[in-house]
Amino acid sequence: MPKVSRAHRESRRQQILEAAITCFAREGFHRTSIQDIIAESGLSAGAIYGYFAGKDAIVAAIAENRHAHEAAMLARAMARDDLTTALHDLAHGYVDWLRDPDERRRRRVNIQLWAEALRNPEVGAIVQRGLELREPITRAFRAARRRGRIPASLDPDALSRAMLALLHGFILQQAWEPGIDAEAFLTVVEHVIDGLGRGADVRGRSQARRRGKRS
Amino acid sequence: MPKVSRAHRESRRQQILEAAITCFAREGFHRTSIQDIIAESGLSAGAIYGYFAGKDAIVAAIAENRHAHEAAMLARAMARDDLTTALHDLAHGYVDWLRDPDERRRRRVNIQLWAEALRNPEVGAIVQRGLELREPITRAFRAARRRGRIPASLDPDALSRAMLALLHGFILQQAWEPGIDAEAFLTVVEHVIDGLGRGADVRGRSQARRRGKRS
Amino acid sequence: MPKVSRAHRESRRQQILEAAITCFAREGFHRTSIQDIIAESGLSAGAIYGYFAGKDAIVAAIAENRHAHEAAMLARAMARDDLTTALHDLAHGYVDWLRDPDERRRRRVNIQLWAEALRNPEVGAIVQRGLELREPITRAFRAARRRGRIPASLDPDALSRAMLALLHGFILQQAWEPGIDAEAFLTVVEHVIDGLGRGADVRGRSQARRRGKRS
Amino acid sequence: MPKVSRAHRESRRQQILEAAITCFAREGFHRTSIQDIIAESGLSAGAIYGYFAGKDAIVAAIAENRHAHEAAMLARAMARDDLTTALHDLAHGYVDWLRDPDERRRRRVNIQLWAEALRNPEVGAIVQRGLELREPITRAFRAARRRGRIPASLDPDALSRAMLALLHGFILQQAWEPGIDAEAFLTVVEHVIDGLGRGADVRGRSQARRRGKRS
DNA sequence: GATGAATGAGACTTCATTCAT
DNA sequence: AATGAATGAAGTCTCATTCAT
Repeated sequence: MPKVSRAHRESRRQQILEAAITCFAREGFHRTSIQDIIAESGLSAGAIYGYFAGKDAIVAAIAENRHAHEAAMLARAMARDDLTTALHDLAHGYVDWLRDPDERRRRRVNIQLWAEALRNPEVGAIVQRGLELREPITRAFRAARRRGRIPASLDPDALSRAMLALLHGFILQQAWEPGIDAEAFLTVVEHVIDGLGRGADVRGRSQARRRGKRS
Repeated sequence: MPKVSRAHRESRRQQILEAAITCFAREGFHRTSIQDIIAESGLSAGAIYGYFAGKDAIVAAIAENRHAHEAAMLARAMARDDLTTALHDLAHGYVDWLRDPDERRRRRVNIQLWAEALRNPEVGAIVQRGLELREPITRAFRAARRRGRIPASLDPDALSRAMLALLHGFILQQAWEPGIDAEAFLTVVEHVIDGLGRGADVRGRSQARRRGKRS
Repeated sequence: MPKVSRAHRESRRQQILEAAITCFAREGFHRTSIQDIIAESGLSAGAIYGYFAGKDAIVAAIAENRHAHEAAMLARAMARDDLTTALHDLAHGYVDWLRDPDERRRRRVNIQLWAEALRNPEVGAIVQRGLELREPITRAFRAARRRGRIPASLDPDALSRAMLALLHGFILQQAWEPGIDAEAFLTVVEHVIDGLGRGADVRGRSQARRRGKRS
Repeated sequence: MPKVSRAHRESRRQQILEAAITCFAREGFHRTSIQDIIAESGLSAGAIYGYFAGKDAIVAAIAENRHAHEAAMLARAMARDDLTTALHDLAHGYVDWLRDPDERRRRRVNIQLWAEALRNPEVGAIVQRGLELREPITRAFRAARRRGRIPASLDPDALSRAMLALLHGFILQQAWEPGIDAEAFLTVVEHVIDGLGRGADVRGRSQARRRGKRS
């Protein structure tokens, strides 16, 4: 039925999304008209609508791409056995990402998606799914706490939230001040990660050990 | 009804800004039409334009208010002598703020301002000035490091960035998931704050003192 | 009944009209808002409406002033006994008027009134009355023709039209090119006036010559 | 219905301009809203803006058309070898034009353009270029004066101005009083044209002298 | 499948006028 | 009488989307 191959369709789709990202990074979602995307992509109005139902669908598709990217980054990091190593990997992954000049453009779009998520239910759902990627981290913290490597006073969910908050917060700062020193920030994050276990002995290594023996 | 007092003018201004915040929180800047603000405020189109040059001016005025609010919150915290106490205060201040149901509405607008700052130079400048509020924290970290209370490996600027990132990141999360447990997050943040000095004594109080002498 | 003297009212009226002329000369009728006139006059909106029913009434009042001015200029010229002298006087009057720098501003408004007359019946009526001022000239031409000083082939009405056309046409040119040489134009107009009698011999040179000798 | 021919585009453009002229002749530029032109043209708002950037661009395009028309009329007349014949042709051309009932509508627009030229620089430039069309006439007068057929006291530039002024002035009168007798006016204009050479004997030329003796 | 001209609702903004003070 | 804030209809223009070719 399709006169063009699936590969061709997919490449056209990407062409449109790339053009849209360029426009969105430059002017924001709402200041970008479909005409702008048409001009940037080199396609025609009709062609765009052959691939996407409308502007919102393009925004959703970009959000989806971003989500897939984050999921992959996280999966890579979480493949590590050790929580601390995994968190370091994750932090490094983010900082490498922050350095990529092409990704910088995309991150401007990310921040807009964060705002868009507040109103657009479709984007909201995708951001929500992005937040669920925290789950493996939370589970790892929970395990670490059970093993007494994290103080019992710290909520595993709150811990993974804090990790994500640090990274999101820095993404904002870098978008606002592109020249900032990611390396120095990374050092602080690593210091924070390494310090999370501090005080874990207070409520008892022994207890944790006992728990550990049981399991 | 001409010849109104300055107080009256100011109250009208606030009336418009409040209406705008309500609309922006509900639908976002760009999905909110001036007509929506008119309807919400109970004023007429012409009246709005007597107070603001246009939608962008309203957005900028809101950004300005937000900035003033943050500056006040920071100034309150930074009045403390001790850095750790100040940071705890700051974190508590943010969390109290996060709890205020009326402020919740406003924070949704804040996040939109963060995105808007990327494209609207006027809003960008205001966000920029917000970032400069970090300066007293950075200075406090610098002083603490000099006194050996913070490891020399940690950059004061990066430290204050990390503090801000944690808070900004959490604001995002709370906007996306209004029901999350701010208390548990606060506990983690306090743990992180308390742990920042870790390692400073290992490598030595004495060492720090020596460094101090050298410089 | 009036709390202010009639003289005061009249001076206020003129103040408004002057401000309006300034605005109209600068931006045209339609690009000038009542607010502009308010600002230029230094009065308040309410005050303006105490003197004029609206913008159209201001325009009509200005047209009326212009008409009175032209009528006076014409009456002055037509006081002359001799047609040729009268026409010379009239032409000189116009050219003097063209030289007055303050009148230059007003003439820009005149041209707009010419256009406005096509659509605004009130202004149209005033312009119409301006055209009726041609009547004494037409009568003078008719008399001159009867006396054989103008060829019988020339219609007195058309002659007075031609005189007016020359002057109106030059007003246009001067408005478009403020630097043009009015003197040289006047010379041509005088030459044309003096030549109108050429060929009048058909219906009686002798009679004309006799009269000519007398003058 | 995409991919339309150039001819189709051009016809649409003319359709819009015709509708605009109808509206402008009826109500004037400023009392005509874009909606009026839309209704008159039978197109949609968006379509109009696909052809013209806005109302001013439509006005400018009309001015451009008018200019082309005048240029053509002048070129036709100036093709004549003899100045007097050329001027007669020109006058006849104008008067024929004045008679055309469809052109009558357009002339109302012309007068508005004259006023508009005072404030709208784009229209001003086009009117300016219209005035430059006088140049061939001026040159012809200069040549005639050199040959002694025009008195040396008359400035060629002022002479061509006077010709134009007569015609412009009459256009005004005809717009204000549509019923006036163009024929009678034409007779006067021809009389004036024929009389321009009168008095040329001052600077000599036997031919000129002979004419001079007769009068 | 692709094209891009056309649609028309709706966005922002202005401004003549009113009227409470 | 004077003021000038407020009104709200009306103006200009944009833009997501459709559909004849």
